[in-house]
Amino acid sequence: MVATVNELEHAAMTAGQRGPAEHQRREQILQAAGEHFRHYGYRKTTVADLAKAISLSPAYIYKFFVSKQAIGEAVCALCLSERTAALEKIVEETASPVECMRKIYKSLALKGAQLFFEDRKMHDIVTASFEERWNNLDAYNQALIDIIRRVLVRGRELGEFERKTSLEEACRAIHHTMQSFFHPILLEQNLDHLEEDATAVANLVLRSLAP
Amino acid sequence: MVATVNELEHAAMTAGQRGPAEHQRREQILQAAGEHFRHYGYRKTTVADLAKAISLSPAYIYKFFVSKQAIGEAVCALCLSERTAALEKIVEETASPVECMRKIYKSLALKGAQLFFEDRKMHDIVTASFEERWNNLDAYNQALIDIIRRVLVRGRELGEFERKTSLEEACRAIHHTMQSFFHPILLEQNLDHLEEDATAVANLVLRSLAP
DNA sequence: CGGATGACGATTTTCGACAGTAGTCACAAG
DNA sequence: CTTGTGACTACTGTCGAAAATCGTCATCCG
Repeated sequence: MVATVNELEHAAMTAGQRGPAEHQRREQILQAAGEHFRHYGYRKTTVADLAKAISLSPAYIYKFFVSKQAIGEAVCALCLSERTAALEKIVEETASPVECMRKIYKSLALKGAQLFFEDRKMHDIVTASFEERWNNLDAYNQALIDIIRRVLVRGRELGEFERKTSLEEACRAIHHTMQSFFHPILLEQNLDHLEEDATAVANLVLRSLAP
Repeated sequence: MVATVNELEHAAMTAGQRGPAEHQRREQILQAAGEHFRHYGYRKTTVADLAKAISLSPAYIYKFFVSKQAIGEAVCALCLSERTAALEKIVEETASPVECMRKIYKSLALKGAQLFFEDRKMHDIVTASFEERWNNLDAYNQALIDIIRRVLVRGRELGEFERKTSLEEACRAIHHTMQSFFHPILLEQNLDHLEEDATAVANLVLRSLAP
């Protein structure tokens, strides 16, 4: 059986979760966690804080998540899925794969910088998830690679991209070239020249994809 | 006045240093630091340890380095300059710029993994220097970009590479694509597929450079 | 003047006692 | 059977005091 990307995404978003899915309490926990993490940071909010926020005992939280980190991962996954959603939208709305590719780099850089400047606490959580390799990462990277793959396939079909290179190798390689713009640590270190660098790398990749 | 790369490298390697250059004591300090950092790690070795190792008072160390971190930076620069030296050698000995480029990616991945597996403590120091943006980094990145530029220029002269793209933009972009293989944090996260990924990215870049 | 140091102030680190937090479990209530 | 909790353990973080470390400076010596 082959898992679709949405399945993978869902699997990783729900990894570390337990108990009844689609439960009202789960949503409440997630929402409270989102707010508290954003406001006070991951470290400084306790499970008891979340429980109090929705008038519950801390113990009950653990009926839905195996650990505090699992809550963090879910919140992280939610945050990152906003980014991939933006990319999905770009892919859907942009006719030219070449243009699409450029927009993807730009969007990654933009959203990354945005999170850093306007939502620092959440950025810090995402950073932690990258540094400590939380479970939400595989799904995110897989989602990115899948988006790349779709653009590549379409570009090849439309004759805008070359077709000789192995599709999967190209996907992995392109994914690597994007790390400077979505990996929070690298992003932080490149904030000054983010946009021009994103453009430069996008151009490089596009020259490489030219038929 | 234009600074050459060696001047830049030297400038950054000696930033944070003071007192008489080319001094015997400086060499001794550096050597002792290299050994102690490798053995006990940066944090756990005190400048008193270094002083004792060469039978000196701690105070005298500060005649040569402005801080302990400055010693760390110098050791780091030394370690990283071994890598760029290996790349320089490759550039000199490899006739074909295409082949040269491939070897550069491979060498970076190899040396990076080597440091990680065989010299973990030193790898940790380099990691710290990247995380905390020590002064040795600019020189290292500049050295890398300069090596890339030389390969690019030669490739263009020999007709192996295209000539339309701005040289500097191409250099910066290629430098970005290498980060996965020389940035210690990324390297650590990619250890499993390092070699094949390095090859894949090298191939991508080379397709992009094709005339 | 270059080589070298001890004494000193200012941070940092360490450590042990203690408080707070993460996470489990048996069990209660509807 | 689902919703929910109090009581409990083990671990992690915190705090103040003591020790160690960083880094400076006045000074010594040849």
